[in-house]
Amino acid sequence: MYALVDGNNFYVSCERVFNPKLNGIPVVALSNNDGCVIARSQEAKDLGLKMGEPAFQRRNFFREHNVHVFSSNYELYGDMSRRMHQVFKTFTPNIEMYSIDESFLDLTGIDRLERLEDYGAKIKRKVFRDVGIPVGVGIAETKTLAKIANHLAKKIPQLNGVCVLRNQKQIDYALKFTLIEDVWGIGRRYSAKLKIKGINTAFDFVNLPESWVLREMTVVGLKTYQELKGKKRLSLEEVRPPKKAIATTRSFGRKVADLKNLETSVATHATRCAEKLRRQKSVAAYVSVFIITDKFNEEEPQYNNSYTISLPVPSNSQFEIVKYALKALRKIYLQGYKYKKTGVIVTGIMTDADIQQDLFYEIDVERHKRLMKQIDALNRRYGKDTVKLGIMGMKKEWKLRREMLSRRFTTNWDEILTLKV
DNA sequence: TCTGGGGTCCTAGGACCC
DNA sequence: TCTGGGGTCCTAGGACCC
Repeated sequence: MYALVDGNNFYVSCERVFNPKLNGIPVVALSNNDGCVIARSQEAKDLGLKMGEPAFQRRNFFREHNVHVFSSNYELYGDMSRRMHQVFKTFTPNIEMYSIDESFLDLTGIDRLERLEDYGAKIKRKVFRDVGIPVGVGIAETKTLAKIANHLAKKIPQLNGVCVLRNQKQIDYALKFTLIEDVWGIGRRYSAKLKIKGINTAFDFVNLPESWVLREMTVVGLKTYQELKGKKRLSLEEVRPPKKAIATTRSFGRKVADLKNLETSVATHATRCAEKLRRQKSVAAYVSVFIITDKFNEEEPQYNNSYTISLPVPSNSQFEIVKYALKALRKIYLQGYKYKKTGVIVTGIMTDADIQQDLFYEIDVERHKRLMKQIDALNRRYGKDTVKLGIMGMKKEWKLRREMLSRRFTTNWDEILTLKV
């Protein structure tokens, strides 16, 4: 059996841990740049706030209904996520961290020792006691059914946040209860298509002929179908395979027209990509850069373009990645547009042991490696960007808007929670 | 004024090879 | 009149996830 454990309204719950006054009132967390609503407390959901809504359209609404709004604080959320993981590890070593707020736990053999309902409740209690985050627990034989169980755990109050699907009767009930668009693996497109066919619930879906599912939804849809029927098609991925693509992209707080400012942003993103590559001990063979104007503003002239450069030697050196990213930027930059967003994406990723030296290109790979190691060490010790390239700029005119940011309570001594006596 | 960011997998079709 | 057969690799686009 697998358990899917996930944090309720995770980002909002993280904020509440350090600010209990937020309990019982509507709270939302926004995406980067204070753009969209991406986490909502139950009270905020009850007010009709939708996932992904642009925040600026709701500014008055927030004020009128006393909604507490937070800029996203990924340093805090990431650390709370690590803490949850530590608690899971006290239950089983076999864990897949699926996302920042969700993990699959392998519960093989547990049911011989105790009731799974009790075990799930124990996990829930311990996470809340040790980390302060309320979670839901769904337990079933396949990952997709565990997702369904988790969904029920949240929707049916009598379950107290823990739902086990053991026999076919329970599974059928759960499948009938679950709308097709709420099934893991079935998104907007497929659910629209299925609804036209009269398929409205997960139960309707599993009663379709297998051949139809394969033909219309490819082998991916077939996996979902079989998992819902209790056949294991997805296994626990305890070790994250190295990423095949790494992207760093950001919208600007204020639009940018000049090349100079675009360069500082692209250099910053390229630096982050190089850092991410080094963290997973990889090198990349290609660097792509894209720039785009504000697609929502129909009055302004629109332009978007991207360019990919193949590196002479695959690299994770900040100097190399930045150099070629800037080269790519200059290929596509056009004057006369107000840009909204830039991004750097590195691909052709391989482990750094596999680098093929280029005969005609002299770059001292070993020297770069040593230098990057020192830079990483300094930045780890003294803080991000203590050592950086000049092109990244000193003050950033285009930096993110984060006007309602909470403190980094758990990762920064200067921002630790203070108590008034 | 204001609308996020970061990933994965699969398929079809074209280029190319012998 | 008639124009093979069997592959691989790459890319763009579409689907999905949080």
